[in-house]
Amino acid sequence: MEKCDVCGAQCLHKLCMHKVPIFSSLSQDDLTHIASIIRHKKYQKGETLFSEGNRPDALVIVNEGSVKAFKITSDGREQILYVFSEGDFFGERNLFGRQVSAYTVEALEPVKTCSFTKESFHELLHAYPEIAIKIIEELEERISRMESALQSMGVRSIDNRISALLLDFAEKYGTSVPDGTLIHLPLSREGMANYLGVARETVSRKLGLLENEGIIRSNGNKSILLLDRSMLEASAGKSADF
Amino acid sequence: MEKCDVCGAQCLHKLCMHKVPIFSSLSQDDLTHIASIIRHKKYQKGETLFSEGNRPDALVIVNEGSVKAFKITSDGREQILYVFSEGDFFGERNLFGRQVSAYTVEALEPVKTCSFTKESFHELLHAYPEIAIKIIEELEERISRMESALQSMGVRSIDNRISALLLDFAEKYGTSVPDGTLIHLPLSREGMANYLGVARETVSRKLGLLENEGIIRSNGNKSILLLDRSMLEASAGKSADF
DNA sequence: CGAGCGATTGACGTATATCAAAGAGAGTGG
DNA sequence: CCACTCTCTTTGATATACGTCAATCGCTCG
Repeated sequence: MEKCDVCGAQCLHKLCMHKVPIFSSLSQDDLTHIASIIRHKKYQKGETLFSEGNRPDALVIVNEGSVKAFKITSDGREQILYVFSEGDFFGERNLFGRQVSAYTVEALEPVKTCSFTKESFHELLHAYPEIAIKIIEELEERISRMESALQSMGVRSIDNRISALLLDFAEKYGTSVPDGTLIHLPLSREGMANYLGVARETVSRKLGLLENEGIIRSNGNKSILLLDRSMLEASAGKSADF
Repeated sequence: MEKCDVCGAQCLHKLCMHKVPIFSSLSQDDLTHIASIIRHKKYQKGETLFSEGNRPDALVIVNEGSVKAFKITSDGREQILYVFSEGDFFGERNLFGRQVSAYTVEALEPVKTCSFTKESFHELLHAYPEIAIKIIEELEERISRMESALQSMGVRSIDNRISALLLDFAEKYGTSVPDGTLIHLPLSREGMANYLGVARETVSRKLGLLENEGIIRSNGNKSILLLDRSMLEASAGKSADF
């Protein structure tokens, strides 16, 4: 993590705010004020940030690392709904309504978060009403992604969905290297399976196929090298789902 | 549709507002003012309200009837994302961002709508900022439902999903009768199939099974009598998805 | 009453889940 | 530094649920 060269240690408080679009309309002074009411937390891999059915009263911003949000289905499987990483926020559900959390959130690696309490967030909204619009836009964005995901789930072919997932990961977690794009996978094979709603073994087999076709190269369990993006896009179905 | 007994024909303008929670915090005077900027439209069954990729600039409230919102998947199927009926609204996506519509909306039966133009809605937001919070709550609600739907899609068993869909319909479109709950189906078998992302024939077969088990009684193509709700809930998986 | 469209039923093939066993990494302790 | 173990992944064999194709049925509406 890079150090801010203007404000030193205190700057950590502002970093997370700079990462979320919600606050993009505010001035530096406003941000400084907001920074003072932020709480910080660290979690280790596997730790639970909060559980389905709990009533957490905070908006949480991921500052470093990544987390998964999942529900347990009636047949006992884990259905992953989101992978949140740097700059994403969650828990907003609980800031307005009386609702309890709809999912469990667990750290996929060491994670640092910034959070607002419900109260301080309400103050914030009162002081800066334009934030509400930003939140609506962000929620719209999220709904849009979910609609695409739902559409993808409706598509029968598992191939499409795996390819679409890889493209999605490539965008979020990929770095350009000479041979193509190196994707640092936030999820294990099992995690990907739980995200896609398929069996672990199926993910292995499909990735194996893609590797045989020369589209990807598996690189241990933690990363994948994407060699031929256009082939993958074709395999994901020409229209950009996910 | 029942006539309002206080204000006569003019009242139609307010009816739709009374149906949506967005405006629940406003006074009668405010509502009267708002009513003056509402536009009304009628559509016949099968008519398209707007198409995927269009750039409609209105918030639309369904006042009577129901509509489906769907995308066409890369393999040419129609994936239904929502069924909106009396009191639901859509098109809000386009009011803030520069986004185009993510889906096509089509009338499932004769439909009457109320709509705001983008401009008048912005005025409204400016005049009544509390509406923004209501919208956020409504979006949260919608996200919550989509998360459940995503979870259901992830569940392998089609039985679960069909049962969950019937329960959902029972709640929205059901009326109590001596033998149980009579569900007026908004969608045809094919529509249900496109909603669930399965084949038409599979829906038929599964409904046939449920009928053999005495859980439902099919009543033509337009309605279903739900005889044993608890059995259906069991079949949907005990936790309330959908 | 007849025509037409949607729904049902049946036969069949295939994709994916499941079960089972073997293989590869990553971390631990000798 | 190497062997051991634990966990995650891969691979294989088998079963099954669902999709597809095709034929028949039965409403609904003219």
